[in-house]
Parts: sequence; C-alpha cells; structure tokens
Amino acid sequence: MQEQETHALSMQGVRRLPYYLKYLKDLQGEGIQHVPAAAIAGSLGIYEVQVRKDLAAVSSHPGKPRVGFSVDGLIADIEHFLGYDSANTAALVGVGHLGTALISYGGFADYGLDIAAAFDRDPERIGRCVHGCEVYPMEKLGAVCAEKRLMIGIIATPAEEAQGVCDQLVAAGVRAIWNFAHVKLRVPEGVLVQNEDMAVSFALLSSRLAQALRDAKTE
Amino acid sequence: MQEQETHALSMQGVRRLPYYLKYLKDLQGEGIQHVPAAAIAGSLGIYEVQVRKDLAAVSSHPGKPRVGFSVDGLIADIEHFLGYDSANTAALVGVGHLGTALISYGGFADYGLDIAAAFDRDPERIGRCVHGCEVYPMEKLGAVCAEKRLMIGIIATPAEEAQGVCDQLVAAGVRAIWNFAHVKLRVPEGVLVQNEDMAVSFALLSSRLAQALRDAKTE
DNA sequence: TAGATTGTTAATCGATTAACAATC
DNA sequence: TAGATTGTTAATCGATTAACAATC
Repeated sequence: MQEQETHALSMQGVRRLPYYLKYLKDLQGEGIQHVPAAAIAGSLGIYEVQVRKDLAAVSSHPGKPRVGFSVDGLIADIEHFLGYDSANTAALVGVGHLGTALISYGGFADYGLDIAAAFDRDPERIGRCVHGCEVYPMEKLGAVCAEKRLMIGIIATPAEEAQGVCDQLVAAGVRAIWNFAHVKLRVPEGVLVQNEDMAVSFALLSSRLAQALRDAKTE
Repeated sequence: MQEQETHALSMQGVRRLPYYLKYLKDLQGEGIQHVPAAAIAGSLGIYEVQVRKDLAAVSSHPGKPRVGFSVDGLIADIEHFLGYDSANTAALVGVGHLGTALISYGGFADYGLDIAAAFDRDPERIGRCVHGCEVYPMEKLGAVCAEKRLMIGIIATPAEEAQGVCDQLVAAGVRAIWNFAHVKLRVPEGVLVQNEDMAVSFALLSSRLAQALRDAKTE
C-alpha cells in the first residue's frame, strides 16, 4: 500500500529528493542493493537525521537496522512521490535558444518529463523537428494540447509574450506552468505555476559575492 | 553612509529583492518618486510587514510616514546590497543552446552581470561573436580571465565536463561559480558556488502536480 | 489634531539539529 | 549479546505573521 505519505515533507526536503535519487541510481548501476542513511548524507554533505526524516516521509518500506534502506525500494518510492511515474507530458512554447536547450537536455527523460510538442510563431522554426520533437505553429496549440492531453506548459518566450502564452496554455487545459520568463504570471485558481527565474538566482549569487568581497576587505 | 547593512536579511528576503527592483524601476519609468510598502506588497502578493522588514535591512534612507519610500533611493540601496554596482564580470564556458541563451538574455545587463568572454572546445564555435561576446578556445581561459580580471565563472557544459571546467575557472582566479550542470561541484574553501538545477526545479513542479492530481481524485 | 504610514517587539509557524529509545 | 542502524520526540534555529507604538 503506497498511499500513506500524505505530507510531512518540507519543501526543502522535496528539493533534496532529486539528489538522493541521482545517488541511488548510481548505486543501482553498481549493483548495490542496500544503503544506510549515513552514506546518502555523506555524499551530499548533510546530516543523517535529515535524510532519515526525508526518507521516512516518502518511503513505504522502512529501513532496517544493521542493513539500511533498499536501493530499489527507495528509488521507486521517491519517483512515485515526485510523480515521475505520472503522465508528465508537456508542451513547450518558444523554441529559441533556451527552449531548444530544454528540449535537448537529456536529463529530463530520467526525471519523467516528456516534452511532447513545441510551439513557436516564427515561420522559420515551424515544421522543424528538434530532438525528436515537432515544432507547431501557435494556432495549433489548443488542438494539439487537447489531443495529446498535455499536462504541463513550459514557457520559454520573451517576457512580453509570456502572459498571453500562459492564457492560451491554460485554455488548452494544462494543469501546471513552468515559467522561464522574468514576469509574474496571473493564472486561474487551481493551476500551478513554478517560476524558474535566472535573475533571482543571479541576485543571490551576486549578493553573496558582494558580501564576501566586503568581508575580505574588512579583514 | 551606506555601510550599516551588515545582515539581518533572510535568504528568502534576498530572493524577493529582484522583484522589488523590477517594480521600482517600472515606477521610476513612470516618474513616480515615492511609494508606500503596501503598494510594493500588493504588486507581489505578499504582506506589507515583510516588505518593510526586507527594506529596513537593505535601505540606508528610512521610509517616511505619510509619504513612503523614495523610489530612487530604494533602487540604489537594493542594487548596492545585491552588488549590482560591483564588478560582476563573468566568463561563460560552453556555448551550446543554454550558453547562447544566457549570453543573449537581455535581462542580465539590468542586473549588473557582464559576460565578458565565452569559451568552448568546439572549433566550429571558436572565434565567433555571440551577441557581442567573443568565443575563445579553452586553452585561453586562464590568460583571458586573468587579463580581464573576471570574477564569476558560468558553467553551461555537459555534466561530465563540469568539474574539470570548474577547476580551470578556479585556477584562473574566479571567486564564484554559477553552475547549470546537474552535478555537485567540489571547490576550494572561499569559492562560492550557486547551483541552478533544472532537475530540482522540475522535481518541485512534478511533486506539486502529482499531489494536486491525487487530491482532485480524492474529492 | 487625525490618519496614513513607518519601524519594532512579540507570537507563530516551519525546518533543522540534537538526544534518545527501538530493533534487527 | 553487542553494535549498527533505524525512527521518534524534544530543542534550537530561522523566517513569517501579528500586534502595537512612533512619527510626519
């Protein structure tokens, strides 16, 4: 019975899961069947207790004293928790450099994401096939999304167009938006939005660097 | 005197600053000179108190009752806090789709990032000029970074090459690494690393979506 | 003065860390 | 049994939210 994990995992915890998963898959590749929490913690530079708490929240099979956790079991549990075994089908809008990078990024296949169709308004790009993914004109967005029952809309357009594209995706029935444009999207209740904002990430880096340089000067 | 802001701002707070900045610059463009915290909070959908706490941590000029905060003053303070007025010069390694997207992304100029040189090992790409940025061969990395005194290394290579590139960048004197490869980098003490991991971001989206779909089924 | 708006102190909430009891 | 490793309960830490006092 895999349905006890209602919640209890912090959002930070969810962010750690992909790292656990990567490490566990490496072990799996080496044919290792059991792993103690301490080993996972060591590979990521965090505390064992945190790993145990995270795993307790997602895993259906508890770890065994003296043995550790089942590698295969954990992989299955984490993938289930993260929904990698659900239908994560996506439509990508904006086949510029970033969009192409996303389609081409091999890592996603591992993580259950299937970009099933791409859209662009540039006639030059329409009809092309990028890494096995066909590029459709914007006019077909509604029909293709509905037909393929796509769940996720990925926005990789310039910021000015993002809201319009978002509205079209929502109208076409997607349940979640992964937004790479530097803009705050308005969506109806019930649609998830995840922002991937490079400007925010850079701000963090820049402030830490500025702080470090100031500290260095003071000493 | 602008040097009282030792700390006191949460990391989450730092992540909100770029949004404040964007809103404030819009106001500046409209010629508005003062803004109350409530207006900033409203535009972002957060509480006023949080905005005030964040601003108190970074701003040198306090806000005035009945008037609000000086738009120009806040912009200057936030940019200073984030280090956008420092020399944020960067070397980018890996001029694939993602690397090209980063160089071409107009937004960074606003945020104080200057990608001054790019590197690649593909002879086809070397010597080209992408959005005003010259692409050098990997062999020149050390010399160019030293000569231009570049502070930040941006890694946009495949995961397998990331650690090697990181080592070269560190040897060339960069103080911070912005890593887009899905790998955990080892760096010497004192070098900052900021990971921008799409797999992590997607994991968050996927788990939220899976949870939402489960909830919908239950009801 | 009255009211809008600020800044600060206290209360709550959430996540991490530490201490310890349970089990193969 | 002894020891490795687990899971849980309590303590700490950090960030958000609420309540309130200060000021133009």
